[in-house]
Amino acid sequence: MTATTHFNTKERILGAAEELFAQFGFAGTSLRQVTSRADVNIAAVNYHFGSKENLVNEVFRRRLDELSENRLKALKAALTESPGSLEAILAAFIEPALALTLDRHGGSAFVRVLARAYAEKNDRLRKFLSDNYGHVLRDFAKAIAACLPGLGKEELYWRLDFTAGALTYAMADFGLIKRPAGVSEQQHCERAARELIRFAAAGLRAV
Amino acid sequence: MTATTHFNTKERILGAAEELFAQFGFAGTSLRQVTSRADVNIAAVNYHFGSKENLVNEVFRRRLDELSENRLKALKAALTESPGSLEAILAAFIEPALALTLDRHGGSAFVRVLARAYAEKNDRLRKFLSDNYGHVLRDFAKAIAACLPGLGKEELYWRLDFTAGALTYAMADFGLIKRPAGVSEQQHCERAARELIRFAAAGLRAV
DNA sequence: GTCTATATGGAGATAGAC
DNA sequence: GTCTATCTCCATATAGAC
Repeated sequence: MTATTHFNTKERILGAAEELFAQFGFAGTSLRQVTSRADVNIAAVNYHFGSKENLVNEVFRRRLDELSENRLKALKAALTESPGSLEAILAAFIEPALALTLDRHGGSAFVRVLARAYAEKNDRLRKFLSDNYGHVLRDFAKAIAACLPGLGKEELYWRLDFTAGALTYAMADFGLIKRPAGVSEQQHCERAARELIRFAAAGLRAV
Repeated sequence: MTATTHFNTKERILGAAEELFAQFGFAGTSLRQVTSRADVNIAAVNYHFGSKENLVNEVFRRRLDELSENRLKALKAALTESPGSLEAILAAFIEPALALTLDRHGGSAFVRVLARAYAEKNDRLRKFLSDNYGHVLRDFAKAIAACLPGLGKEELYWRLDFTAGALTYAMADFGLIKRPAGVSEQQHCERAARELIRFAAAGLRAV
């Protein structure tokens, strides 16, 4: 990232789109809202991205390339430093997303965009995400399975799904309504991550 | 419900809207799509519902009035028949939604619409749901809290939130991708409910 | 690369005949 | 209650000057 990245037309469009997608959804956001918030001309979106669908994909790509890499690095570290620890694996998944939320460059909206994507049944978007980032989820699933040798394949499958739901929606709400007065954003998120890890680990281990 | 209910213009609009909202979201569905699928005239929506926003609200009201009543009845039964059982409380919440999914009158789409609502940050919709159905969630929260006397207030709060995320998203996917061949819809849903209850109960009880 | 201007279509909503 | 016809506005996308 160069020092001027956030002043590029392209980056400004991506940032504005991310915030609006988080708030209004993909269909609920018009390119006019995006270009107006980014303070660029309406024609700039089609010049730089070709179509609205491609803009959506690029909003994901900008963050997910890095997030996926960070998650896989953290997973690798967890598997060598804390072998057999379910909590360490869950932390490797959650903490990079947390870092994004606390990032000064507007990453907090992106976590909510991810939650939106989870609710979307749009096949094209799902295929884009699955093709490009599905391997990350598969690596985590394998690592978690290895921690729970007694668990049947079907049960594991269900529980991973529940865990994904809890993680996605909890993370999406990290920066939102629930922070009590006198608690900093950072403290609040760290608390949420800790609680989430305990909850999911217990659920995955349920007898 | 009369025998002709499903052939009324109003009911046909509500049914079509429910299915389309589940698939494309609220903003992603046009009233033209709705009236086309319901096979009624485009002007009928405004005649019967006044506006798109009000149509959305009525789609919720049609199912939530009955679902809420069933959930509260089941909660009352659980508290008297199985006092102190966390699993019974969770079942009282989940099983009426499950019955909707298995219902022959198209209730399965509605569970996905509920999941959409959870992702929406639309304040007007949230206020409508909170004003009309918030008391149901509060009653369940109280009953769950009573089962977990050792748990701090904040921790309880977090865990209820995670539980809601897992429930909502798991239920939304009940009828979708994951059913293996040779397993009936009903068996699949019952299995999901059982697993979900175990997962959530363990997470809520986590040490 | 960025602008103005515009093409083309679809959105929600309503008026008024039947 | 239901229809046709239409209003008004806004959507995505593009053409072509600068």
